[in-house]
Amino acid sequence: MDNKYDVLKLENQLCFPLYAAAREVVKGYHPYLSKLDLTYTQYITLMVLWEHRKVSVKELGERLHLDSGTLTPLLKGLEKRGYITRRRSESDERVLLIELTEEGDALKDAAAEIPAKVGSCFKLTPEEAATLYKLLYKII
Amino acid sequence: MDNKYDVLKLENQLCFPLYAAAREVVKGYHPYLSKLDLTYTQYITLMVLWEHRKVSVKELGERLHLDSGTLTPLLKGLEKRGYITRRRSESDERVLLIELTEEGDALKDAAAEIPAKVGSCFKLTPEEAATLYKLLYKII
DNA sequence: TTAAATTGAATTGTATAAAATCTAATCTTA
DNA sequence: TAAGATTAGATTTTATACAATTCAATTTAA
Repeated sequence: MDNKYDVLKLENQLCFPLYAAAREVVKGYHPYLSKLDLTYTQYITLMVLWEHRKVSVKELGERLHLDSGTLTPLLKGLEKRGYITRRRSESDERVLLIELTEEGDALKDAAAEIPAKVGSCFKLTPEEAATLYKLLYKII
Repeated sequence: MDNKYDVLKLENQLCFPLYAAAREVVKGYHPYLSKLDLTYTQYITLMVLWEHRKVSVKELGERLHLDSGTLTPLLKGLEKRGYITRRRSESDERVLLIELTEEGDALKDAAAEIPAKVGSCFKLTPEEAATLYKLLYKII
């Protein structure tokens, strides 16, 4: 009973569950992130900075797979709130360096609580999570 | 060498590769969809309609995991382009029924070519794809 | 060495997403 | 049956995403 339109059924597509699952998980972060008044994208941006403290917009974009169209306004917002500073590199004026402030670093403690809380909502075994992780990185 | 901030590293998170992979795959559709002047969200909306022909906004939202805030403007756009009609149900005026037009249905042939083209960009074996599929639906 | 190419961000324009609120229609039930 | 609750969409607001373009700084090459 196959026909050439079967590939057009959502249930036969890998792209759709990927797209839907990603949004569900981001949504899962919302209640916890909103207490810190952070969005998911702001949160993962800060994750890079909590680990590296000072990075260029380009490096941030590479790590997050986001471009300047997304990052520029987001970073301006984080600067306005005092969590980061934005300053041009002295050795190359094209490069904008993003650096975490004390205030930005201070968010780390509250943020460190979140992954465990969200993770417990998704009932994957550690083995399943590891498998999923590997397959996703294969796509990226 | 573990510390309590290790959970805040992108590489230790499942949410991030999920989020990034989803966007990569959607981006993989872009070159093919833009030839049909469709976005990814419009495409999956049409996928539901190609299979079911006539559904309410509510059912569309449940199948796609999207709400009226996303669907309302999207559907108005598809209506304007003549691919669907929007009409209130006669038995319940709250319900808006979306129905595929001939023009909308005609897109199906070109669209049916796309999944194979995109799929070949992602080098997962059929077994890996099946595993990924199952894990993603577990999250959804 | 300077014109051309490249690079890193910013900007512009369009299309999502999702929370929150609103409105009209329908249902429930005291 | 009429008030209150619920439901289905629409609207509003805010924040992404990303393609495409622009601009200034830097690098490359003829």
